[in-house]
Amino acid sequence: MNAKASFTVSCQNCGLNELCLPHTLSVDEMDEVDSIVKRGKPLQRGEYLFHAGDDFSSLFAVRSGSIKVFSIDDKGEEQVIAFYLPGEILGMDAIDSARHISAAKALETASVCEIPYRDVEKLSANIQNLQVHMYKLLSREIRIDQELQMLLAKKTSEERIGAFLMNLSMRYEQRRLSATRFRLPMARSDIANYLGLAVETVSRVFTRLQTMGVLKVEGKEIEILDRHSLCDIAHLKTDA
Amino acid sequence: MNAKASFTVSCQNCGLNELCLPHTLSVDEMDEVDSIVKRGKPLQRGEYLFHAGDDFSSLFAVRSGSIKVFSIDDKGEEQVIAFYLPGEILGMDAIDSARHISAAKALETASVCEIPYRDVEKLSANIQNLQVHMYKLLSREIRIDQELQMLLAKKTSEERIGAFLMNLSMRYEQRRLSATRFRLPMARSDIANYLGLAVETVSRVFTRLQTMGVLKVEGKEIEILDRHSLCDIAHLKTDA
DNA sequence: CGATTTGTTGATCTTACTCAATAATCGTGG
DNA sequence: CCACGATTATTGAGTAAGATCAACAAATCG
Repeated sequence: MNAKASFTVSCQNCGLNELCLPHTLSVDEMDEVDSIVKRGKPLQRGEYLFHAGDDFSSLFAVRSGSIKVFSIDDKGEEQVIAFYLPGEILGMDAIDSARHISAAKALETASVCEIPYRDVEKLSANIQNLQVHMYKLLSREIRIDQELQMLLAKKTSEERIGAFLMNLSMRYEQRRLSATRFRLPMARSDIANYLGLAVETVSRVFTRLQTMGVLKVEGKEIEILDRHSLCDIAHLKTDA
Repeated sequence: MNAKASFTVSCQNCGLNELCLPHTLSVDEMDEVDSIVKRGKPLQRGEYLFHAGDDFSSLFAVRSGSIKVFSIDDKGEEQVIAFYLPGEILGMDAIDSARHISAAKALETASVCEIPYRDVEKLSANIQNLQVHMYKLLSREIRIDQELQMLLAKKTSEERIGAFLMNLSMRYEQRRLSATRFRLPMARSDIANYLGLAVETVSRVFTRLQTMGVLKVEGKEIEILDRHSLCDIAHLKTDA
């Protein structure tokens, strides 16, 4: 019971369920991990968590709100790399070079916990399960990036949007939020940029999916009316 | 001197310079790492290192030759995820799920070392520097994947091919091989698949780059005649 | 050396981009 | 709270980059 309580506290305070999966750490270990996490001040919409070129010193766990990670290409164009939702961890791409190549910006009011990386290194050297978990976290990020690669290399605009919405849906569901009704925290232009499409194409596909009765779109509010069809459109193995 | 000698041995025997960067591990630690690495039997062209769905148990270091990693999509289409050259490590995407989602196949006769993952976990818990290095390795893979994402999301066919060739060139250079003359170990169809293009487009861009005098293409033999122009075409910040 | 696979080139077609105009939404200050 | 300007989203028309289809050439392999 004590263990359960501690886990719940971790979860609710800083989205650490991602960093500390249930049952892998003891209560004491969990407390140790908790102790290195700094409660972050809330970010306002548009505020930066870090900029490209900044020294890397911490990972960040999103507690609430959402964060856009992007870099700027040679022509000064923004390149959206990822969106992070509550419970997710960002910054892992900067470990190798010890420098952020991309920037992170709040898409809406957001609260973020800072996890000093030196402490993660130190602690994970002592807590075997934390090390194992860190390897998995990093590995998962690789797999997610590879899936996006495949999306960008081969899929049509409809498949991209379908897969994107299903992906958001599943991530919200994991966080015990509605899988069928949610608010898109990002602008159409961010979605387009992320999926390698033009804004107009995103708009058109939304309209088309709505006409097909698969989706209800009201600005940023999304309702998935036909999860099964959306999966088909996205050509996902996974199904509702 | 002893240290140097040991490092050299590690390097030459199994491409472990990737796993064990110089100066981060002591001679003894290096020996320990060496001891867990299994010399692999050589693979023939077309042979599999692992299949999609296989249990994950090891990382692999390419000693010689080259390996193609790919998965099969819903329609049975191959999706090339990455090419691995001598000195590079593959398999890291499978740590999280403990199962390979993609397959790895030799593009030519190749020699590969097997690094049992359980041993990596155990050893890196004791050798802090190895843990630090593993984090970096995983983080680097994330960054590489993100760069490919950006390529696929925004770049033209010419930029993709240019960046692809420059990328190979730099990787060969790192391995002290010629940066300007090399043999493409993969088929045009693999390049096309990897870059999200049609085979015909790859062919045409090669021809065009040759006409421009940037490249000399003779089947799989490539000579970069004008590194600077190729960088420009690829829109890379990095330059010859 | 012939068969099969792999690569090149040409002609046509399609998807998604660009440009342009309009509509809706958001944020701010009166 | 409403009005205004600014940003963001939608829709339409025309265009272009790259895909597809098809034929042929070259390399590879048994």
